[in-house]
Amino acid sequence: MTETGETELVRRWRDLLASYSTVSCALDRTLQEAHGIGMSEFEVLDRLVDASCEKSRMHDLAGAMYLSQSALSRTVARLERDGLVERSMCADDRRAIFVKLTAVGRERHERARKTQRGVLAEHFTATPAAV
Amino acid sequence: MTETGETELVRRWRDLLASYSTVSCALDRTLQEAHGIGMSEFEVLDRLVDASCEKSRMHDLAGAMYLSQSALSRTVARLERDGLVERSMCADDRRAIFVKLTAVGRERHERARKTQRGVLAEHFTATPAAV
DNA sequence: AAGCAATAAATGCGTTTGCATTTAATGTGC
DNA sequence: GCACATTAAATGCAAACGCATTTATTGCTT
Repeated sequence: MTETGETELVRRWRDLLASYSTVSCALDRTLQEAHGIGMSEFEVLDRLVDASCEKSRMHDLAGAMYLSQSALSRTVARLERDGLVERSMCADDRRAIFVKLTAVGRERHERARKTQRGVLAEHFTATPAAV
Repeated sequence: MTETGETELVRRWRDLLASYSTVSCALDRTLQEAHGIGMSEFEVLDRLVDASCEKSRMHDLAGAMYLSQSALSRTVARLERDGLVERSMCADDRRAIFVKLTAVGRERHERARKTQRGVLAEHFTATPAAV
């Protein structure tokens, strides 16, 4: 039960806000420029690769991401439009939708991952004291 | 020079993403419900109170916040529409705009601050181990 | 089996955001 | 003093988001 002072709380919140803003902005920018995808789209691809089968139900994806159900739906729609994933029916439960990486999507992720890791390294290791 | 592993980098990023999403979502929700203002609007009011004079130039506000110049401009416009701040000319530099809290704005901030601190306390002290 | 609640995903809609541009005022070089 | 770059703020516009609703399917109760 550490008595956390009010100024300490605010300091933590502002640090969090600062870190998030800086990193997410850099990620979005860099991924967009280098690979034509946004941060949310990359996160979806990353989750699909994490799931070894690389074929996940929308609902499971939604649980692993910090996006509303509708936002995820549209993000996947954009990925499909760009040919990076495919949506398919699920025989077991016909309400559900499977999302699967395409070859192009896997390749795009492979390259984008390097970019992302680079940005993360820059922001998390560079200057521990700065910001 | 701590050699930061790739998985460690990703862990940190996901922690950051999780924390930010959780806290900002809770803040936005709670502030909106209880006081009819969003997180960005509260942050502006908070900055104005921080600046003891409570009268800041847009440009200075922008520097202290993680919002684009245009987003700040519109956020202040909403605050003005709701009667929480006033915009006024700056005699020294007629390009600049001063933003000042109104009595209503100060009062609204006073109450909203309690709400905000409560949410922060909940998320930063509650369970240090849980996410 | 029928009716009704619950669940999965998609969609309409309004809000907020960032980028690029515009408008207005200031500063600078000649 | 006059053109031209620079700076401050506002605005047009499109993208992305969340909420609420819709559509389709499944599960549950009787």
